[in-house]
Parts: sequence; structure tokens; C-alpha cells
Amino acid sequence: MEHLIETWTILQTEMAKQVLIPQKRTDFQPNDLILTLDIQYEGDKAYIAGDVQRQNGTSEGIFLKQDVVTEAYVPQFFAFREGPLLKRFVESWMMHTGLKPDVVLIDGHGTAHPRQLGVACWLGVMMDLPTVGCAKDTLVRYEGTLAEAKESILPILNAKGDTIGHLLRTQQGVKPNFVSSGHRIHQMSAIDLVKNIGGKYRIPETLRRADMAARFFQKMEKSGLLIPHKLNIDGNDFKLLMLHSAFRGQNIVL
DNA sequence: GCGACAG
DNA sequence: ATCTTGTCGC
Repeated sequence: MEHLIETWTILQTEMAKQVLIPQKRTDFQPNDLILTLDIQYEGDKAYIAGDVQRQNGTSEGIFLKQDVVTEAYVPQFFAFREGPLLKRFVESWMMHTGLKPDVVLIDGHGTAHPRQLGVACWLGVMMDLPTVGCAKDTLVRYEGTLAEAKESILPILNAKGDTIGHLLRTQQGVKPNFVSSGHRIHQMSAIDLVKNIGGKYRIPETLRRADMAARFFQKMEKSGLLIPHKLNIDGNDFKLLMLHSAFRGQNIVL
């Protein structure tokens, strides 16, 4: 384990050099595709959900895929556990749909990381895709106090003084989210993305949906039940699609 | 030196 | 993340 961390640390430092943060803000278009990913774990099994929504709010459904976990979770090295699973999911999704995400939103950090290489950066660099990380807790220290009002932000700086992410209060009085760009996205555009997704809760709508869908998938699989073609969340139906050539004879993509 | 540490 | 009951509050 000692040696593994040493290797991973070197890898992170090398990969961090490949992370590209544009100088100008990214302007999203109304029909840009947002792919939001989340994973539920149970032993070595991973239940992955990918919510697909346009910038204008149109839902393109929620995709599900099962996979196997091979790496342990080590704080600060989360990317090496979850990254490969996310990468396989996105590759599979692109192959089955023929689409390409305009931005991938991930439950975890981007550059707001001790070596500026969170899982969102890892995926962004590995697949050369724009990515954003949104986490529930911070991994790095920050200075200052975040205002109570909804949509207040507070920058997180590294030792050099670069802004590597922000705290974002998505609702008044709730704990903030920790938002940072993963790759090819300006830090303020990462904030814009999460603000635009919005929703009624602390967790941005698409992330909350991906989380619920992954939990649902896990529960159904464990019970040996068939996956329905739609899932109702907060009173709205979302189309469910399996990213498998076959999954107990279930509805296959396309 | 000690503790804390995304999911 | 997961293991887990009741309970407080909108």
C-alpha cells in the first residue's frame, strides 16, 4: 500500500500537468448535453447511473450500467477507484447512443484537491472531455466565511494563490457544495453549470437523480427484480435505459 | 507530532 | 460508500 500511494502520487502530479483550464468562461448552449454520473457500491459490485439532460432542462433519460470494482478507496486517491468505472460507463454510453457529452458532472472533486487531480480531472484528461466535480465535503482547507444567502460562493485557493474551486451554497442555510472544474472548463463556468442545474435541494438536481437512480438500480438488482422502463422522481417520470447488451433480458439501449 | 481525509 | 431505529421538523 505504501508503494501504491507513492506511485499514485506521481501519477497524479503528472496528470495534473495535463489538466487544461481555459482562460475564458465556457458558454453553454441550450441543447448542450450534461451527463451526470454517480455510483453506488456493494462489495465489489458497482451500480452506475448516468443522468442525461440538456442545458435547457430537457431530460434524455437515465442510463444504468453494472460493473466490478478492483481498487480500494484511499482518501485523496478516489480517482483510481472510481475513475475507470466512470470511463467505461461514458465509453459505453457514447458507443450505444452515438452521442458525446458537452460536459460531464461528477460526484467528487476536480481541481479542488491536494495535488489538483480529483476524479473529475482524471476522467477529463483520460477521455479529453469537459468535466466538473461537485462534492459534499472538502479535501482541502480554505479561508474565509461563506455568506448564508442562496448562490453565495467562496473561492478555494492553493498554495500558489490559484483558485482551484469554490464553495457554493445551493439553498439558503444548507451546507455548501464544493464545486471545481475537472478539465476544459473555467472555474466560474463550473459554478454556472451547477447553478443552472439548480433544483429544490442542496444537491443539484441531476446529481440527486443519478444518486437515486443508482440506489434504485442496486435495490432492484439485489431483489432480483426487473428494471422498469421509467422511474418516477419528485413526481416526474424519467426514462430508464440499460447500458448492457443484455441484462436479465431487460430493455436494451436503442 | 497528531489528526483529518471526495466516494 | 455501507452497516442501521427512531425521531425531530417542515
